[in-house]
Amino acid sequence: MRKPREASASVEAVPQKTTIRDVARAAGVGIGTISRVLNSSSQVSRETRARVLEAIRRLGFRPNAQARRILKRRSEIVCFLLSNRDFLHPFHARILQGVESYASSLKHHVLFAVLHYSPRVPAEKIDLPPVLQEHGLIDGIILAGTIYPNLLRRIESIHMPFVAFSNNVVGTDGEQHYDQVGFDDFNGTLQATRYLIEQGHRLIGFAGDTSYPWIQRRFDGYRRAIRESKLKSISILPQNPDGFVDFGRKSALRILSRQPRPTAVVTGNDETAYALWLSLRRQGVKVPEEISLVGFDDREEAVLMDPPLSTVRVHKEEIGETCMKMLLERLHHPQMAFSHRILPTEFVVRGTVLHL
Amino acid sequence: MRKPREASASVEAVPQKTTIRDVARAAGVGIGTISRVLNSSSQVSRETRARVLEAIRRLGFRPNAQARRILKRRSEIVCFLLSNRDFLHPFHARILQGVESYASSLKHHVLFAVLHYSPRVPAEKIDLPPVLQEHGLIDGIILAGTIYPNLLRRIESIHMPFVAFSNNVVGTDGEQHYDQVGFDDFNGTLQATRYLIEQGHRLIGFAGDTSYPWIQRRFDGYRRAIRESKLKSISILPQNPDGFVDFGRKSALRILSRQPRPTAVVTGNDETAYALWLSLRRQGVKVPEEISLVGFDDREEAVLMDPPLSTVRVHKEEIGETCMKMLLERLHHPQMAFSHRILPTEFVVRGTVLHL
DNA sequence: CGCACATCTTAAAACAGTTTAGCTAATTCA
DNA sequence: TGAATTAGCTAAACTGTTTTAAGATGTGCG
Repeated sequence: MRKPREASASVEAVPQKTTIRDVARAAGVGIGTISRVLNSSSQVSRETRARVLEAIRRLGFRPNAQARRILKRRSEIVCFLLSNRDFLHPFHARILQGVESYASSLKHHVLFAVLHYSPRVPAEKIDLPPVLQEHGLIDGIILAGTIYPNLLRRIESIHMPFVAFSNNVVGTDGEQHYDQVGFDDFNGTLQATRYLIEQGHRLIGFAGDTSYPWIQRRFDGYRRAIRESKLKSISILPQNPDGFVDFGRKSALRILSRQPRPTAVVTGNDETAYALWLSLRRQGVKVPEEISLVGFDDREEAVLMDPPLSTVRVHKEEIGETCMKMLLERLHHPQMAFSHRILPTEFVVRGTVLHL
Repeated sequence: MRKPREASASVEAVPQKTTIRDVARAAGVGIGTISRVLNSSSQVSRETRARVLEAIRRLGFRPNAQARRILKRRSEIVCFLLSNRDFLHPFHARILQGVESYASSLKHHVLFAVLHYSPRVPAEKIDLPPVLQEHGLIDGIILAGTIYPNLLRRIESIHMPFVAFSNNVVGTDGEQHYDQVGFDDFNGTLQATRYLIEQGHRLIGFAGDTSYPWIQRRFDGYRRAIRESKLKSISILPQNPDGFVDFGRKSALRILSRQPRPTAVVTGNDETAYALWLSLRRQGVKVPEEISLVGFDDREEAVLMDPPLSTVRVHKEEIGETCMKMLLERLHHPQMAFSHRILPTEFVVRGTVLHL
């Protein structure tokens, strides 16, 4: 009855795997019983189960995941979509890791996909990667990278549950039509700046490109701390920087030319702090003896600096885990109200802050 | 006839998607015709095809990927397995990117999975991630991270096509029972060292932990270049380093205490070069004025150094692409002989080498 | 003994597609 | 004109699983 599959198999050589029917025949039971042994452990007698398990072992049977997923109507695969990043930065890499780690602990899988799009193109023109075009392959999406409103609308249009890493969302103010996970930019610099003030600093500058909304929020945190203590804020926002090394150079010059000179600088992120550190050293200005420095993000570079950088640590794996957790909640409770979870940051004291 | 699916749908709210049968009904044709329109474009008349496409568009039909895959016996998903890495380094992140980029250009998908295992545990005891346990979910594996013989045997035992990133394979000598892609450690340092010699250096040291086979190969390349020019090799291999910062500190001391002092140092990788650079600066030794330095890998840190590091560039994305390409070849030609593709490296001249 | 009931088990339907055998109608050719 | 071929399509079989309805078997109780 069975048609010889050799014809196609000899070319493609897809190894003919044992199916549930082979196992059923070998164990002398119906196919439904095999399925029940594999899944719900109820409704199968002790000795039948033993016989079935033995047959499974002997034939080396592994159920076909795809077939199972059709019925389940759930693939237990989620997509980690990295948008508009030249490459997978360590920052996002660690978020991905958090996603993977939580997902795999719950027997879920993570598909990695990349998307490049222009913020100015209309939503419907955004060409999503094939994974998202398909139907039935993935259950939901975790959105990381820079997220503009048009991408959000595009993703919404395919009616697939998703969670966005919120810190790099740009240009949508306060709308809340989707799930988000992020960390606390504002309180991060607030704490960092307060720490500087506690250490006796009174002239504290902020260097960062506030055209990015997340840097703007960090700037706001800095200003809050400054205002709390009735100090004067000193913002260093160089014009048209050409990459962050250039930004560091220009910032350094502006800081040094200032009278009176600040004793400490809060930076928008670790990259800026690093660039500043290099430039200051070049000018013969010692960190932290002459100028204290704090960063934000706690990237790998932070501990590589000399002295290692005091910075605001972001728990990147935890962000990934929370994204995954939230996506699963959404999948199980589609009607649930949208939420925005903001995870706390942590100020890490290392070597770049001097106690005055 | 059809059972009301509301019962379960109201709870899980899986959106009821249109199936191929709905489209067939709407277009007034058989379901096989829809399938034929979607796949092989033959055997369908012009006007029928138009009617079907119109119905597909109107109903917003997207074929279920899982169902299709059962029949195709190919999922077009590959797994990128990162083994024994604390986190996804930028190095491997870029390989992953290369894999993703090539895969998605061919409408394939990439699953990201992580594995931690002990090199000493017997192969059959290695607990593979769930993706690899399942059958039918992925077509093949790209193995990255540190690969010991037991992992190789374990992967072979599940009879799934795979390609290994070979540079971090440890402890298997010359066996060739699987596909590999790597880059050329030996020629990388060979070129770098030759370059130093061309620039007039005659006392050139090598600093690196040769207990790693890949660093050993780089050391061999260095020695070849040294021997070619009848120079004397100077190896700096500090004992029991505690992390690479410590390695850098110890190496710096050993270099400086040496009489006569080397004018240039070839390092095992960029991390070591960075650590050395920091330590030398601390000792007041100027790079490259007093000592020239070359690295290996061309990590992000390389351009962050001051002056930026001259190093051996590894084309990480290309490695990823080649892995993916090779895996696809393997999938289409299972009987093909195993091969080991070694990609060339490129010496990048930046600022840390002085012309004598 | 017969009935109700619980416990296993099986056959069949379902899932959402692909593939093939076979049918109809149109076309080609002697 | 009639037979052979071809194009275009449909219905049915198939993929490998889960789920359900129904059947078989065994047990407790009046």
